[in-house]
Amino acid sequence: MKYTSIKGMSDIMPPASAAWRKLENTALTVFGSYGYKEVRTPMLEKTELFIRSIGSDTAVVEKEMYSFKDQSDDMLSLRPEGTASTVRAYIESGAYQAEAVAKYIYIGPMFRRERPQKGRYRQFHQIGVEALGIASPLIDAEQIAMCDHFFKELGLKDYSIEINSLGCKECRPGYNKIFGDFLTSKKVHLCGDCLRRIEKNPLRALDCKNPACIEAMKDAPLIGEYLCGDCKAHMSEVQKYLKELGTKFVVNQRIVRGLDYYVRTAFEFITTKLGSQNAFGAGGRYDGLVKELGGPDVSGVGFALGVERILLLMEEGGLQLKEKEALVFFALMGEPARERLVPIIDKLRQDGVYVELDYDNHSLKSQMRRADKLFAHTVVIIGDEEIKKGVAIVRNMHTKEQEEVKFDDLVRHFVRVD
RNA sequence: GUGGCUGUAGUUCAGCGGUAGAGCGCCUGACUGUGGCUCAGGAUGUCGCGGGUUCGAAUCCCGUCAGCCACCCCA
Repeated sequence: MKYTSIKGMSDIMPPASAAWRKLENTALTVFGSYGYKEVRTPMLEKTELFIRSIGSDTAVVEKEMYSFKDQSDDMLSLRPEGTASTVRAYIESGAYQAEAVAKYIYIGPMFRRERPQKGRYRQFHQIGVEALGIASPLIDAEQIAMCDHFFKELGLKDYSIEINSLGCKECRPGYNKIFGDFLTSKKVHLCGDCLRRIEKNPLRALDCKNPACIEAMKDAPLIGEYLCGDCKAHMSEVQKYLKELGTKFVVNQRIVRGLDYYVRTAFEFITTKLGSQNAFGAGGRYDGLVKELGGPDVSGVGFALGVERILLLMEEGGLQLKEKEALVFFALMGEPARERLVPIIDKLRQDGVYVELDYDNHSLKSQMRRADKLFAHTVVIIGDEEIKKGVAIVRNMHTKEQEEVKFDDLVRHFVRVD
């Protein structure tokens, strides 16, 4: 094939697209009842925005972004995640002046140049929310519970919720130092990746899969004991609210973040059913990011869900998102029938009835077969005889009952008028 | 970015040196204007692409592209 979609980017064709739409609508509805309003930001931003928010040393910024210089010499990047753009838009619009609290939801494609794999693509899609201007740990807990409700609504079962506190700029540096020293002391036992991590992102060593490293990490100092008073209090409040909300979770002190802006609460929705991609939703608190990007000093909490991963999980669990659309099929035989019925069909469609018809004068048998394949609940049959009599045969596909309906009554037959 | 596996009809796959096959799907038909079942016929492939070895390649070799899996990273 000469023209194909590019590596790691796929087309979403029917009937899959219907499941996507359904999933998006469900998210909009569920999150909408918690007050999240949709924002749509451009997919292209100045590269600088991502460097500033995500962090210059992160893998995403270092080697996964699609960046290029445009004709005016600006460095631009396709967004690798949604928070930076959303926060930028929040600041740029001055929304914080109108209201102290802003809750946003976004849905759309993100781009990361990684090696594609199951549940991991170069263009992938996220549904994310951001709550700006709320300091209380209640919002952290509420978002986790909200997400849990969403997944339950979709019928997902086999997952767990893990939470952790990453500390803040008061206590994290201290812990990093202690942990760094610990790593250095274990150097001889660590794998090559972890040795590199000592420089780049030491905490990553915590969830290394190398057996030797796992062994060496057994008695690693965990952040819990090194949190400052405020972070400790925040963490226990989050847990308290989660219990109030009836959301089951486990504390996993080995949760780490690939993006620099996270502080305190970090949480992940984990499954074992996606191969090595075990998280299908993740988020946390990012107080300080808004200020960092030039806005007011307000807190932020948000998460992002991987649409492809959720869909994969639903497939795995045999869960359906397709809704069968009820349609009326018009089986037309001969040109006179088409001429007479085309205006009526159009009227029905204008009234919102889903109508399909035969365009190419196929045999009645083949038209019936198609009607069946399309799950038509009713077939309207019109040939020369019916044209002569001025009536249509209306066949109920479930009961096989047929009745004659005058052309003039057809629209009324299908359209409910209140 | 690293390593491994794969690439044949719409689809799932068989064939593994002598110029292609099955199931499902699709189309047509079964007293000529009525679906889902059954039966009988039928269409469809530059065997991912490019090069090489060979009298001859879907089958062997190299490259390339794509997919999958793991690492890395992450939603």
